[in-house]
Amino acid sequence: MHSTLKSYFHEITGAGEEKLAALAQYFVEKHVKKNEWLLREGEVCKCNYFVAAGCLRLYSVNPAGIENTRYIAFEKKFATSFTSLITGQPSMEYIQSLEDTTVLAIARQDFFDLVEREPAVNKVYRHILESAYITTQKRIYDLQGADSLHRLKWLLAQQPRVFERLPGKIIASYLGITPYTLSRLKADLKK
Amino acid sequence: MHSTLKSYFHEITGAGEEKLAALAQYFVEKHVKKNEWLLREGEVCKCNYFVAAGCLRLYSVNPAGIENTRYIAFEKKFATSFTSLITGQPSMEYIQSLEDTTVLAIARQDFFDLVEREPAVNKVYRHILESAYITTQKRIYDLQGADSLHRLKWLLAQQPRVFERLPGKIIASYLGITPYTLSRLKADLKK
DNA sequence: CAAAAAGATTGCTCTACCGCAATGTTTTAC
DNA sequence: GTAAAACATTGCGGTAGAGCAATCTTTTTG
Repeated sequence: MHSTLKSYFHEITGAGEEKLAALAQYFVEKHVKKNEWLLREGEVCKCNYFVAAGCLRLYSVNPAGIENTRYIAFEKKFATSFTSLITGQPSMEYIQSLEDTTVLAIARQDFFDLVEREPAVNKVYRHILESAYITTQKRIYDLQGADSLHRLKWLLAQQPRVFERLPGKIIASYLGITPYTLSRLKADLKK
Repeated sequence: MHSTLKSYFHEITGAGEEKLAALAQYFVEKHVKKNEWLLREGEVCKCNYFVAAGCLRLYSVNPAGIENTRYIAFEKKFATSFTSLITGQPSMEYIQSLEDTTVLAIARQDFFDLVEREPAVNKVYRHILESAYITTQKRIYDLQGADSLHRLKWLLAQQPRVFERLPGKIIASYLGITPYTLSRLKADLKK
């Protein structure tokens, strides 16, 4: 198992070297170039992906053809379409790399078997779901209640890496605005 | 334990009568009148609430004084500010009854102890978090990508109960629009 | 390194939704 | 059962952000 994943598991579960080694066999290292897809809309999600290096995003395309980005995962985060992974239904979202990326993939069935059988994996899954809950609670109130300038300032404060590493087009699709509006807001901020 | 909660646990975990009885002791029945609060902004959330009868909502008030409703829970749903319950930090949201409501409350510490100790409760918690994940994924794409008429039609299709039981003011605050706009959209739908 | 492609900026116009105000309707409370 | 309060509707005007087009800048690719 990649050392990044080991330290992630260790931090959350306190699991020892032996247990970590036993879990290692379930993960397969995979390399994806920038702008490639790990999952497309309509496909059933087959794996849970841990980002060892690089960056993934989850997004969907609405009927008008507009991309909406729901989640951006940098190093040391799991990223997958859990909705498809849990239900076994085709995904309504894409998983795309935004940089050359190394992921550690675990198959759907292996993952859920381990959630049942291995307390450490159960705990990691709980941690993922709890973190997702906390993040999305804030995100819903943000999308519902704040204007685009507030959302931009909040993202700048919370996730400055996003602005250093990703193009405005992606940031705009995360904030739920057009690249035009993002450009205008950035100009306003400089004044 | 209230029979509604028993059947909920049984459906998700398959637990037998004996186990259900053992878990029962941790839940306390509580009655709240319409428009009362179980939790206010700034308070630390102390319980997880199962709605046995009636209806709760989770909402926050933004700096402009506008209420935004994030979640509406009818019968047979757990509802709490998990963000506060998990982190132990003060809640940024309110829990309010929208009808005369009966809840079964379990204390924070009891709940998390049982999550660790009792596989049935672990499974129920996982189910709650997974359901929340699936619901909020759709909700984020909805708020980000769809206009208010689409959101209204979607809610009408998915949750018709909402329109039968709740005032337009609450529905508007759930959809992220003003009551004025909701009223106009309803008039448009009739044409 | 040069050509091409992709991304960023900005003026202009347009639209969806907001927000007040005035009026009508339903619900609540004594 | 009736008064008061809360809720709903609709006209009117205002605003945030969308979307097109033209231009400029950065990145990619051979």
